[in-house]
Amino acid sequence: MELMKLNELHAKLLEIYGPQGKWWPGSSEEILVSAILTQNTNWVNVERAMDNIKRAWNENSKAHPSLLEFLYYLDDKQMAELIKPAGFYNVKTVRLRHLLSWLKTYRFDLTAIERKDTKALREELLNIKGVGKETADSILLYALERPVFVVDAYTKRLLNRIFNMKLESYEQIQNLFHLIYPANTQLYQELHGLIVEHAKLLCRTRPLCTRCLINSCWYRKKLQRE
DNA sequence: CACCAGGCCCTAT
DNA sequence: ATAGGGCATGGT
Repeated sequence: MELMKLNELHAKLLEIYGPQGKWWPGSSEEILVSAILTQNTNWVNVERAMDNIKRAWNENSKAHPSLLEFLYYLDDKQMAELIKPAGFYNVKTVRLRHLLSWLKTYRFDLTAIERKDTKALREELLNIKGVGKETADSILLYALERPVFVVDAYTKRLLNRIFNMKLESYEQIQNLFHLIYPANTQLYQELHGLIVEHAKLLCRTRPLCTRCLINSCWYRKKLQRE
């Protein structure tokens, strides 16, 4: 059994699943919100919540030009009601509020945020209660378009199962990808998206996981046949 | 019916 | 340092 090398991962996934385009949907403002809502939550439920939010905003769009500002001035009860389908709505209401309070210090102006360097922004994001490393990096990568690789549970599983790597810390894994792949926002977005899409399709069942990226994998052959 | 999902925080060792 | 529990909805 010939296993691939980590630096071939992007090319292989691209070959199997194709280009991911804009994998994380929505405007930068929407991505900031959905980054909180998606924590340990099925994306379908996140979309329901985002639809609720956008609908509520459209109905009030004259009062609040910015989606973030609109959310900021909702009370907890209204916010919880909108995001309810995404689950954990009580904690997520609090977390969103912390994120929105931080954004308010920039007057909800993302161009003001974009003037700051990536390292400083990551520190600020991590200081927000409810924003951990993955959420912070997702915001940096997809909303602010910084070349920061996002490490999620799928990435760790993939490293463990395909490459037989011991569980390593978040930063170790991130540094590994930063070393192996050039600092390119589009590349990092797509590679992370590909890993998640791959995991959604295949990594649920354990036996497949160790094989699904191998050249002789039955699933790959099946895809190629179609 | 059980288990999972694009995490994080808090607490107890 | 690190393991475990809680948070909650909807899909499979």
